[in-house]
Amino acid sequence: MSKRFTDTYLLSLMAQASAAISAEFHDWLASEGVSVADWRILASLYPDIGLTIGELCASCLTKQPTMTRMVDRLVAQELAIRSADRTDRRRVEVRLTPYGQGRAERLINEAKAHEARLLAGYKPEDAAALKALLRIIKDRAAMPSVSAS
Amino acid sequence: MSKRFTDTYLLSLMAQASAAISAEFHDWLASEGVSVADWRILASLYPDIGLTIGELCASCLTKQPTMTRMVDRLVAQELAIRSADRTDRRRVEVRLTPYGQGRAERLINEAKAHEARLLAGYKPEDAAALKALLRIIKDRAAMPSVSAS
DNA sequence: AATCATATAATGCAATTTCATATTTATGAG
DNA sequence: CTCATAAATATGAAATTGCATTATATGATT
Repeated sequence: MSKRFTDTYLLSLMAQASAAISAEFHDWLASEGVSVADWRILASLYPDIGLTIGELCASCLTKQPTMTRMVDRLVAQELAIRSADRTDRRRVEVRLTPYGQGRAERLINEAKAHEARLLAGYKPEDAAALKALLRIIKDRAAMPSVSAS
Repeated sequence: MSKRFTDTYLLSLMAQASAAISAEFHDWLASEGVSVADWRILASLYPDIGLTIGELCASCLTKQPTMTRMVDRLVAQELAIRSADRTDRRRVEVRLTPYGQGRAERLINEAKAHEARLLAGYKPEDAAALKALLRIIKDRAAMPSVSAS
């Protein structure tokens, strides 16, 4: 029985697993009129974190010109503000406005509730182990040792 | 020490881990002039699998109108062909041309070599366990039990 | 200090993606 | 058999994305 390549290829499996586990919440976001892109920025800046365009790119998985424009849109909606970094004026620091914080908080609460439902029925240490594994992959972009039960 | 939300949120960690582990290969694809979107279709159809537009959407993680147009482009490049399904003429079956197969084969060989490098140093059973875990997440869109070492 | 190399973000523009909807074919109820 | 509904794909129009480049700031070297 020959499996298809994409059913055994690590990168495909990661991307598909990520999409599958996110689909439900992303649908909920859409029903609220919030794009995944905007959600990622709001979540990255909550509660009151200042990040540069470059840092937001890494956190939200988009290219720099895209991020500049996404921030433009958030600023236009008064959800975020830009301010110049004093020590390095090439950098732009992005922060949430109070209005943006409120918006982000609602979404984050829903995200936490959704995650709790996803993880319900699994032992806390199993969930923690999976997160630790994902953090290792994300930080090293390489493979750790695992065992699944 | 309070971690940021996106450093502990399962969906963020999955997406970031997926992006991180794929980055190197995606860069290589770009250097070859191949988009990730095209790569996913070619890999899904290789070696000679006929898939409908809808099946390709699921496999390649894009919306249906996008897939219709991506297939348009592959067909224009003579990498793939469309043919109507005889039993259900609403459906369109997409297949690689021989030329497309050759192109796909080269990319898949590189993908396999890259995956082997990623997994080098890890026990085969660990890699298999991770893949099994990802398959479960992707198929159930829910969480299995895990332990990491 | 002047110059060159590098880092960071913004912008013009072309390509891609997607939403909303249309089109075509299939299926089921009466 | 006909009509209503659903399913699969295509298409028009608008929004988003990203490449290539530019603008500006910093740092290093002489």
